[in-house]
Amino acid sequence: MVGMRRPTMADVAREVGVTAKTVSRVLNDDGPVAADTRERVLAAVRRLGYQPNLMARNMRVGARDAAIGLVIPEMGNPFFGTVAGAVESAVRARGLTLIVGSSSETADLEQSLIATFLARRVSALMVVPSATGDHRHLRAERAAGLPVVFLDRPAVGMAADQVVSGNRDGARDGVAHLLAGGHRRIGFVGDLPATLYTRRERFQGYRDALEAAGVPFDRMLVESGHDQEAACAAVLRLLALPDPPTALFAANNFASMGAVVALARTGRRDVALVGFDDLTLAEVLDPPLTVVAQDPAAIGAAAAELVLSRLDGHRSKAARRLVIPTRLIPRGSGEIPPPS
Amino acid sequence: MVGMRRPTMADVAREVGVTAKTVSRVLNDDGPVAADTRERVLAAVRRLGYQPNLMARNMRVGARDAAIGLVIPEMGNPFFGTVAGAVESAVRARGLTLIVGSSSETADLEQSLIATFLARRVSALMVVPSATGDHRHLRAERAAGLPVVFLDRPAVGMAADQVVSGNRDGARDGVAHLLAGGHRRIGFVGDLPATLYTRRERFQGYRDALEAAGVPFDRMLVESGHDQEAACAAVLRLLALPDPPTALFAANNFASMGAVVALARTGRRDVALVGFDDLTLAEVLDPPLTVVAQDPAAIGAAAAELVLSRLDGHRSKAARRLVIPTRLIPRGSGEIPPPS
DNA sequence: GAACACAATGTCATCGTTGACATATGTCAT
DNA sequence: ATGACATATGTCAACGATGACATTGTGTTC
Repeated sequence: MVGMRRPTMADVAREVGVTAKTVSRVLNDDGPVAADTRERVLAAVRRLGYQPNLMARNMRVGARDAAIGLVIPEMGNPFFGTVAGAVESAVRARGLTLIVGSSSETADLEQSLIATFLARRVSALMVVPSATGDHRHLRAERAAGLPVVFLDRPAVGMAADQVVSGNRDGARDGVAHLLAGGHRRIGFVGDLPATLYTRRERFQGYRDALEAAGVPFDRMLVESGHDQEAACAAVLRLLALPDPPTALFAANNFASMGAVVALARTGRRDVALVGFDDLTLAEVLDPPLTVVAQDPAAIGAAAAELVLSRLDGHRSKAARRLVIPTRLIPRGSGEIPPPS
Repeated sequence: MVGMRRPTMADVAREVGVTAKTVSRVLNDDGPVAADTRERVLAAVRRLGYQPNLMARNMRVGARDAAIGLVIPEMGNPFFGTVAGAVESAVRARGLTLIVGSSSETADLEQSLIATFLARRVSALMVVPSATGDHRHLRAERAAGLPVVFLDRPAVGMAADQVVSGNRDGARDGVAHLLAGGHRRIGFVGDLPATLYTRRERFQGYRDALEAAGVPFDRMLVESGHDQEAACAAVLRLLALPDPPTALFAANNFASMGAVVALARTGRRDVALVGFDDLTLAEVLDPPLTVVAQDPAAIGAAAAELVLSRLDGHRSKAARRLVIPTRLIPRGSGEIPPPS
């Protein structure tokens, strides 16, 4: 019983008294088949519980696996999970299967995942590049016609289709919201390293907003941390300044959480806060957290679109770049006025 | 340039002046090869940028794809995302690739995903069964030696290895925590339909705790909702009862959120609350949310273990069942005393 | 009624790799 | 010198499917 061989097309064919090719024709609706034969083949397929072997099929047909490979940093992160989910449903609608791997933000793992995907001859490659990776090695693949798309961050060392959030505009909007509320001293809490693409972009957006409002930039108001605790400490440092900020812009998820914790611990309900990236419980917080929300599902869907269009024959050598806009969601924390 | 053929073993062999078989031997460390030949082969491999075709290899070698298929309800849900991440790293350590699909909790999608995976001849199948699905059709696969493991919920219609959370014990612990704090009227907020496995188990745990404490069960204290809003409304109904609960047990994630919202809206800071399943921001809430935390990473890892042991030849026909314990994390909301 | 179109099926090679077995050369003990 | 044996490589078929082309039979056309 264990390891019983699966029926193949040949088995079905023998059962019916035809050749494998005829079975293939029935199952693929390819070429003419007598109605009667078709019936008998289908009956035999059911009787034997035959299932076509996609591995063999893919190998013969395209020399390409009907799968696309996706590399994300973390599966447990709902942002990337949602991206992956959107990609999956988009490609599944086209009969493609999604193969996912997580890189844990390390260049090595990312590299080895990509190698595995290439070895499997995936039809396309979608990558959220790790901060430290180099993607030069993918140039040849792309040149050879493999669709390559980068998500959320641009790749280092090569041009390719990419989909990113409107980080700079989003950050500008968030900070502008605080400025519109009357704030003039707005702290920036970002992640580390400061060279991270998203961090750089959001920081630029912060400066854009200040400049547009004619508010001078003060480097004392910029702090960083690489996790929630560090972000919390960073906020505490800002609040302890001689001329402290009256509002905060948290440039990412855990910076937001760190800021919320810091404000809660110090009991400061007079400091406005806008966070970049939405949180499940944002509206349940006290005060409810105003955020600049990204749209991970749209990012995934757009990236899948780029891939599919390439698979459909879009051949322009130029890299296309899509920017998915963010959306400001005022909930309360960003609408706290500055002390008069 | 576009669609340029990839080099095959034969290409490498020609380059070196040997046969494909020799190249195969070098790359698989299989059989004796002269040191000199090996060098030249490896050099040619690098020169041509040759990468073995895993599709062809898998097909020849095992008639099994070196991949395992995983079906989860939602990728964007961090619980399942974390499960998937744990599975992935466990199987990758064994040279296997993870193929994921999300069923959106619908039996149809789940079915079609499983069919795709089977057609790809995955080496094993891991499924978080959708509530409405029937898995009888997998019996034959399991009988034929395909490792099948169910996660988070047992399957309907067939016995197979499975890994679930300690739902009943966890719920009992959570409710016992409230009872230990002196509460006697404890509301239960669950999901719908009430036939859902996890809901049933947690409800049992709730009753277990009441019984152990000698507190009579009151069906008036049981409410349900199928999303956060509904759960919020359910809690409001409970609080409006003539003899209202002094504490609440929220049997899942969105029930917890609904309860938090309800308590916030009504300004009731005197009602204790314990939620099942942890939330990212739980500790930032006011009061910080006491939860019964599950361990999705452990669930994924354990399930992967079961699969790998089967692949290693574990052949017992009996279904193995692992229960991953939960952990009570007191943070404040569960420690509010009943009004005296 | 010869020529032809089309339907229904079969034959064979092939995708890229590896298992089973064969061959050629050299080494060593008898 | 002669097996016996190990080393280094080659040959061929096979995994399961399909593409290109061949072969039959049947009805249509002028």
